[in-house]
Amino acid sequence: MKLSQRGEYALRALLVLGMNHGPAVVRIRDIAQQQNIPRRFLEQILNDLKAAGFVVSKRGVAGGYRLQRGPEAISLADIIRHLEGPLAPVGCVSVNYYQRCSCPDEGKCAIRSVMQEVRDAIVGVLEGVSVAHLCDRVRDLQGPLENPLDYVI
Amino acid sequence: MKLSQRGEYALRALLVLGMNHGPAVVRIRDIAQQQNIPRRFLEQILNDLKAAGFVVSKRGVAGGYRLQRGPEAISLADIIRHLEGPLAPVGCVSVNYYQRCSCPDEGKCAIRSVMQEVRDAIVGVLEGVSVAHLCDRVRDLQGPLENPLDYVI
DNA sequence: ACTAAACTTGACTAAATTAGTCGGGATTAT
DNA sequence: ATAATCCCGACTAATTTAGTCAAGTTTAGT
Repeated sequence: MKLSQRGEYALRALLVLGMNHGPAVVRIRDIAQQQNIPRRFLEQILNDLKAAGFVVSKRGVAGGYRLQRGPEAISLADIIRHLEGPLAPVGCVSVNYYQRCSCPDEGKCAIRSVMQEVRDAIVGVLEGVSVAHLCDRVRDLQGPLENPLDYVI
Repeated sequence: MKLSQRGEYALRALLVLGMNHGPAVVRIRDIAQQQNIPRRFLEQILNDLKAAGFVVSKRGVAGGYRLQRGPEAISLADIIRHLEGPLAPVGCVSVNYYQRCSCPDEGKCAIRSVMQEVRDAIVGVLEGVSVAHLCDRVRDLQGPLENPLDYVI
């Protein structure tokens, strides 16, 4: 699993939405500025996240985005799977995107058995972390702040 | 970490060489046939592995390749790092190929701290498995054979 | 010495992916 | 109305991936 720029931007954007979770929406422009993401590119990404059901949008003047589900209900595994495809390093050990490989006998493939372990290790971490957990980490890493709006991701 | 076709072929080739480790060399053609790898492509890959010091070659009629170091001295982490670059999912948590990312403050980045854990999980598996271990797994997975030359990877 | 079987080297290509950009349309608060 | 905002599809340039190919060099065997 390698995270593309696009994928990293998406995680950062979702984290911003997680930190500002509530009835109000956040503008693309604000997310882009705060996180140093090209605005047009972020539009594209958020659109994708919307189609996938991670966020909902509000159009018009006071428009913007917010999380569809609560931040505790979105795992990093879900997000990355949608953005980057399989978490597994090779298709033949992927549960959600399985693809047969060219080795003579998959059941007896030693490489596959190692990759299986790698996959499990990756999934183990990523399934266990939700956007809410990420928000907690942000707060832990930041420590006490004078101005609670002045946070960094 | 995503394994490319090239990377997978390289692992399979090294595993063949591991299974046949000894003073004799193995021909490209034999590896290609046994593992179902395009011969010309495999030439290129083995050449790369030779330049990187994983294998040595013998030219001429009875030529071929063998491992340079013993199979227990080559970890999958070494191989994959050489072929695919960083094992880490993002450059900013890579030990061997560190690259700064665009987030405002790396030290306080929650995403980074998760990716750190993912990296450690991947490296933990891959550093612990050598080509010799792979060979052991092949033997375990195969079980007892009538013909000890008739193995599959 | 010749020859055929091997590795060697460097260039070449076609397809896919990545990281964006761009223009203009649709919606809505004021 | 109008200005702010999201929406949508097309476009591009650079990079990576998966190979292919031709012409060399080396060496065992006769």
